[in-house]
Amino acid sequence: MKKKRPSLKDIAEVLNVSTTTVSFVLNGKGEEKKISKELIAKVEAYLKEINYKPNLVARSLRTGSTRVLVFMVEDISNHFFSKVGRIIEDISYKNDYRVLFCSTENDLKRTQDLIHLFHERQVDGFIIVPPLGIEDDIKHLMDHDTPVILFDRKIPSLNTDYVVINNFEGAKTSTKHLIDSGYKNIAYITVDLDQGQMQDREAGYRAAIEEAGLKETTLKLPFSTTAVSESREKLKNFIKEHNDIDAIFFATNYLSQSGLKGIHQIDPNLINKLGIISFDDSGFFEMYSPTISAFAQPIEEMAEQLMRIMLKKLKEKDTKPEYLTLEGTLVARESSQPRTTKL
Amino acid sequence: MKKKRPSLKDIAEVLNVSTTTVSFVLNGKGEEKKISKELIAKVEAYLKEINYKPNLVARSLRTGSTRVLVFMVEDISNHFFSKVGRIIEDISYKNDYRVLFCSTENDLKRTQDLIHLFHERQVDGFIIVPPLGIEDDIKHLMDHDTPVILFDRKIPSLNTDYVVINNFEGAKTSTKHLIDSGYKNIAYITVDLDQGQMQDREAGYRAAIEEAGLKETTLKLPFSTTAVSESREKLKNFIKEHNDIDAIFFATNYLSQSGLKGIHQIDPNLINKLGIISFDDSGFFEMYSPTISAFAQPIEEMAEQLMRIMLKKLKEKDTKPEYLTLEGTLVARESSQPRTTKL
DNA sequence: TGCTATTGCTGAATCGATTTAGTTTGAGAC
DNA sequence: GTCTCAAACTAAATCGATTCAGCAATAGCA
Repeated sequence: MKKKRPSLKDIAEVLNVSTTTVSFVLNGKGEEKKISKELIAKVEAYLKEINYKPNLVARSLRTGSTRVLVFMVEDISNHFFSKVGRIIEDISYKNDYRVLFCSTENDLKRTQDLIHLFHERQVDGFIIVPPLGIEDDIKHLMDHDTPVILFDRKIPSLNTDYVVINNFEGAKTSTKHLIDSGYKNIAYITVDLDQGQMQDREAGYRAAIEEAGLKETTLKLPFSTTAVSESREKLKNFIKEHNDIDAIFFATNYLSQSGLKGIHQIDPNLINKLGIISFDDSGFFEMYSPTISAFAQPIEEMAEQLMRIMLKKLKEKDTKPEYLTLEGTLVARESSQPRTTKL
Repeated sequence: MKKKRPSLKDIAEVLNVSTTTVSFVLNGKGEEKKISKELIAKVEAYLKEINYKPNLVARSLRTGSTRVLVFMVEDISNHFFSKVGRIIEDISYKNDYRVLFCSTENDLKRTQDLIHLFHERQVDGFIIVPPLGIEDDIKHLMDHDTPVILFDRKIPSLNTDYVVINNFEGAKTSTKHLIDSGYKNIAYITVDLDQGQMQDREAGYRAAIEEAGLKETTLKLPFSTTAVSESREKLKNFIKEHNDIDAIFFATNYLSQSGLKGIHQIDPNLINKLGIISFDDSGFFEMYSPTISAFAQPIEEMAEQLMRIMLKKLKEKDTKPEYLTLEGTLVARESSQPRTTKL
């Protein structure tokens, strides 16, 4: 029952040629290496006949390349990241690379483990949404000439390529949209993380509020993947205490999702009185009742740029790093309809 | 800038010992292999000093094992699968295995590609939610002595280990729950796939309906990840045509999610008049308004059983296959509240 | 005919680990 | 003094591919 996979050597013996010849044919280098057409045909026929699959571990050891890329994000089940991941996978496939996906959960230790795991297994490139404190590990990769592209967040101290969104403008546009719809008392709910993109979003919210001469109200919830319900209690208390707010801008889509649950728990009808907008779109938002407005990142463009840079870096080492900041778009749905139609 | 990773040979030269010695120490076999305490200490100190990381590709080539498992499901962003995946990852980690996740999207070609990709890279074991038509590829893995466990669905023609839920009882319990809540005209919405677990669920629904002497109404939607909205239109038409139905039992959680959107589109208030229950729970369901009842699979138990069997198979080849059918539990939420309180 | 070039192929080194099958040394038994 | 055995270590084979360097045979040309 147990079958040993045939090796190049086995094949060479059967065909009475050298492993070199088989290897050349296998890799389509037959012509180039001056193997006769007849022999090429014979070897190819046999390879097909036994359905030969090379041992990629051996190949990787020799070539130093695995043709595998890693896409490491905060949470791969998040709508935004999974959509980007899907496009990256498609482009990679066309270029003969495979992609492995994993979630860092924004946890430093876990991310370090994953980076080491894959680096030791010689993957060819990394696209990473970096958690705080990961600088040294990324630097380590770069020192070993492994292509790394940061995504969603940048790390100022590293001169790595990155692709991010204009968080400031996105948050400002979103806030203005609520203001334009007639909302006067807009709360901003964010997460207690010192990350640059979060600070930019907050600054965007502030700028819009100030320009309009309104009052700002901010709630920073502790970041935690475990104590979600605890965090939601805080949010509920906040909403109850600030019963004068008429709209909420959530800084991320997972905050919105948890927030919507909290709002529902306070009062199933409350959602219809509040203006809501979320940074980052989600499949959930167009299913919710009412549908939820969001500021969407340009998913396709981000994925394409990431892969363009990655493929460039894989081809030629020592390229100048590219720093890309893209613009997103507002997706207005029911939850941010003009104040007047809501009352 | 470019640093070459040190190899065992480099280390051996620096320390003036053989690579064998370094390898023994590295793998904690120093004592066993009678290396003196002093030398062990010296080697260990140096390994730590240069923060040596072995080349796992080389190790895998030699040992034939990668200490990597693959968890291949229909859609890893689905609540049910991602929860199970998470527990599997934890257990694997404790046993020094890593886990790679991927989504088959129920697509045969894609699944075959993935199986080959990982098999060529010598992963040690597979946990697979098998799409239709994958028998031969699974058989191929088994023939090469690679542990495979089926999950969520079984394939009758193969004597592989599997862990599934009792779909018949689950569907029957769910339907009965709606009946007990006073619903009289319960529609069953499922997907047009010939898979065993879907047939079992349908049979469970039928059994409950028949026992109660009610009328059955079934809609089979075409399975497709691309034409989701088209499928939803069919669903909407179905609901409009059958305006006498007072409850719906969705056969999977993604059908429910799409279905809820359709229901909302027909009439935002319709959801409050219909009894709803879904097979498979979802994080979405307790956030929706109203919260949605579901028949939940025993996530933790499934994950633990899968890993128990996997670790057993990794240890000793040629074990007798285990066939496990587990029971789930009903999670009653707002959407299936008694008919009377709804009217 | 003699010389070089080209065609067509192969032997063996190599990647970086693990592991088998030894070798050397010294202590203790007799 | 010799023999045995354990302790402490190592040389070399091995996994399965890729690839460098080179060989034999034929062709081409003067």
